Amino acid sequence: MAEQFSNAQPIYLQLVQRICRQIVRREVQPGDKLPSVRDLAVQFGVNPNTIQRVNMELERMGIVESRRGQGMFVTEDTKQLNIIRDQLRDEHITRFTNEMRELGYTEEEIISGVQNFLRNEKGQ
Amino acid sequence: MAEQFSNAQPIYLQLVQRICRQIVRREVQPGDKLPSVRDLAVQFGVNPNTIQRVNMELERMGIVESRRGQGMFVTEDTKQLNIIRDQLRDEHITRFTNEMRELGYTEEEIISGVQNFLRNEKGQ
Amino acid sequence: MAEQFSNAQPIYLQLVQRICRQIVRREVQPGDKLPSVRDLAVQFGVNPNTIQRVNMELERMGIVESRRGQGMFVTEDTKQLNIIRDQLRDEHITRFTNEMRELGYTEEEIISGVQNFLRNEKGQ
Amino acid sequence: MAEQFSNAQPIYLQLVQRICRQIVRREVQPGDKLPSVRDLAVQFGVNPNTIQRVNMELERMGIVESRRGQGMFVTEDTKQLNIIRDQLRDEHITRFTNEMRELGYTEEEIISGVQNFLRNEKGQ
DNA sequence: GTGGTCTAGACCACG
DNA sequence: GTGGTCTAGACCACG
Repeated sequence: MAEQFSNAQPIYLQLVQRICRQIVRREVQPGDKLPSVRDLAVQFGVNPNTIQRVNMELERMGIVESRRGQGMFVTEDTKQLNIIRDQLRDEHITRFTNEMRELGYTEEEIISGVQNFLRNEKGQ
Repeated sequence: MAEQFSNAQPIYLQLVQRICRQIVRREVQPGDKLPSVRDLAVQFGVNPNTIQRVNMELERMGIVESRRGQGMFVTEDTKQLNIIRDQLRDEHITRFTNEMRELGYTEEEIISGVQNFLRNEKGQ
Repeated sequence: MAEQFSNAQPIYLQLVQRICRQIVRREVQPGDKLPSVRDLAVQFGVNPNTIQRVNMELERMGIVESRRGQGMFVTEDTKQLNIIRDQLRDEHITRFTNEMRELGYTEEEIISGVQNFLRNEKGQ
Repeated sequence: MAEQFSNAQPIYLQLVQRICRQIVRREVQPGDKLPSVRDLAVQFGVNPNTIQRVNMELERMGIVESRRGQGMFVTEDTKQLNIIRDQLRDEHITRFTNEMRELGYTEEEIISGVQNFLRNEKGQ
C-alpha cells in the first residue's frame, strides 16, 4: 500500500495543511462540523492523539473552534478564513522569491521562470 | 546574539544550502578549496560532525570533491554546476506552484501574485 | 452569530456566575421567580441538563431555593446574599493579589497598577 | 503525600505558569538551560509527554527556545521577557476589575478593597 | 458521544 | 544525550 504520509514532515503538520487547505478552498464550508477525533483517526490511520494535536493547531490558527460536547466546527468568520489564505499565499511567495534570489536569479528571471513552467505543463 | 540557524530545518541542511548557494552563484569559484572541517565548525559554531555531514551531502550532489590529504574542492565541472542550479530552480518552482494551486489560486493569480509582490517590495 | 460562551470554562459555571451576579446586584430581586428550566435552556441555547446543574449549584450556594411544584426562587434572606457578595469579592481579591505577587510585584505596585489601569480606561 | 497539582486546571498549564513565573521573576536567568524533558518529568512526577507540551507552550510564548540536541534555554531577549510580564499583569488586572465590576463594585470600592486586604494581611 | 488530558513507552533525527 | 513524534490506551468532564 502506498504510504499516505511523507516522512519529511511530521504527520500532524501534514494533516494540518491538508485540512487547512480544504477549508480555505471552501471544500469544507464555514460552519461545517469536522468528523470526530475518533473518526478522523480511523480515516487517516493514525492515533487519536495525533488528531488532537491537529485540532489544537487549527484552533490556534483561528479556522476551527471546538464546541463543548459537540465537536470541532469550521469558523463562520469567513473574513478570518480569507486572512489565513492570504497569509499562506504571502508566506509561499516570500519564501519562493527568497530562494530564487539566493540562487542568483533576477526578478525578471523569476517571473519568466514561473511563466515558462506553467506554459510547458500545458503543452505536455 | 542572534541565532544564526532556524530550527525549522536541521542545521546541516541549512549549511548545505548556504554553501551550495555560494558555489552556484560563483561566490566560491570552481576549483576553490573549502575551509577545513575544523575551521568551518568554528566559523559556524557547530559540531565538526555536522560539517562532515554537510561535505558528504555536497559531494553526493557532485558539486565538491574531496582530494585525499588536501581537503574539499569545488568541482571544476561548470556544466555540472549549472545543471544543479537549474535543478534547484525547477524544484523551487514546482513546489511553489503546487502550494499555490493547493490554496486554490489559478495560474494567472500565481503569476500576478509574484509580480505584485516584487513590485511592492520596490515601492517600499 | 457571536458565541455567547467562552470555552475556557464549562458553560454551566459561566451561567452560575452570570445569574449569581444578577442576583447579588439585585438586578433580580429577592423573592423573584427564576424562569423555568426549559425557558432558560431555550434562552441560552443550551441543554436543559446544563440548567439543572446551574440550579443545583445556585441552591448549594444558598441564593436560590426550589419550591416544590412552583419553580426556583431567589432567597429572601438578603443577609445571605450580602455574605455571598462579600465572599466572592474576597475570593477575587485573594486570587488577584496572589497572582500579582507570583509575578514579583510589590504591594505598592499592585495598588498603583490597578489605579493606573482604571485611570487610563477613563482617559480613553 | 500532598498532591502537588490542583485538579481545577490541567497539569501542563500549571507547569507552564510555574516555570513562566520563575523566568519572569528572574529566578531562572536569561540564557539558562532548563533541565531536560526527562529530568523535569522525574522532578514533577509526570510523563515526559506532559513536559513536552509545557515546553511547546513556553516556546510559543517566546520565553524559551530549543537548541537542537542541546536542550531548552531561557531566551536572552530580556525585552521579550518584560513584555510577557507586563502582558500577564495586564491580563490579571483586567480580569480582576471586570469581575469586581460585575459584582457591582465601584472603582473606589475596588481600590479600597485591595488596600484593606493588603493592610489586614500585615496586621495579622 | 465529544473533546481534553494524561500515562507508559517506543523510535527517530540531530548534534 | 536531547528534544520531537507517535502509538496504544485510559479516564474524565461536559452536554
